[in-house]
Amino acid sequence: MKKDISIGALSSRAGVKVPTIRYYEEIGLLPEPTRTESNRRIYDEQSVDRLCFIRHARELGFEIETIREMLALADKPQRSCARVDALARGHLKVIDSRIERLTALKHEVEGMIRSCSRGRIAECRIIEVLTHPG
Amino acid sequence: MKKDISIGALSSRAGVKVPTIRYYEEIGLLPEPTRTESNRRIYDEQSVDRLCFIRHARELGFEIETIREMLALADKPQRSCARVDALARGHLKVIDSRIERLTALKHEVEGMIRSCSRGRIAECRIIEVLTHPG
DNA sequence: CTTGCTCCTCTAGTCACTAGAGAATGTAGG
DNA sequence: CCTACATTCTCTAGTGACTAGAGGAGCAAG
Repeated sequence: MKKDISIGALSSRAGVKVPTIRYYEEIGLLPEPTRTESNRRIYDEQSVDRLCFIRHARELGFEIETIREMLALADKPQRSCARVDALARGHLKVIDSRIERLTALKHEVEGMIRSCSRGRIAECRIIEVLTHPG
Repeated sequence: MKKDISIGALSSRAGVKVPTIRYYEEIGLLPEPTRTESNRRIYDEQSVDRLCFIRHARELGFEIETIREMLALADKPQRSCARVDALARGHLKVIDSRIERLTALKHEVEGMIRSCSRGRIAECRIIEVLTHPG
């Protein structure tokens, strides 16, 4: 017998707020769970996994529609790996470019702090750095 | 004599859509530009730079309020060095944590791609990797 | 002059949540 | 068993940062 999980328990175990879970259900990202006699949602271990997956994918910056696609592919994984691979590769490019530009900005702010500690801000180049990066 | 730039030209040069430019003006991120006799907005080269900066900062995930502060910080570099230093250090922390998180995410995605070497469908572990990463 | 592009303002819609009201149901202490 | 409080329910509305569309006016080219 598998134990029932309330929406609150699911929330804390997956690290996703209760209203967000209901929102995911509303948009069809999570299936409608069975309910108790008194109309409360009951989940199982699989729901925790699915929701954890969604949370991590969101943290990675994947959009809901992409996650929806990945979940669909995961449900029948024949021939789906290449597609997921492509999705991930596309996102990796975005992440790399962000890291690059952030690092440039970091150096510039560090430079500002250094000149500030010497009692003068000769020239603020923050805007320049971000205006025409790379 | 500096040449006038229409909102459409500014849009394509900065890579920011026309309604977004008007939105930025509305929330005070861009100053209200002068207008032609027929009420059309006219910008200059400096507007292009400022807007480019905003676009890149947004792409890096900075919130509008943070960008507003950074612009202010860049505008008055001469006085109150201590305050500028504090602001800069604060921003540096944010930038550092952002780089850190992005780098972690990058490794996760790279791990996903490695686990998902094409042609070996049985070995696709992307969903698993994202469900319980680390 | 007329066709079509750009611009104006305004309202409303989008995404991915987030917050709050008000009611019912579940749980723990006394 | 009663009471107090927590959790859940549905519903509506708000957020940030845009985005799209209506309806109208100006401008430039053929």
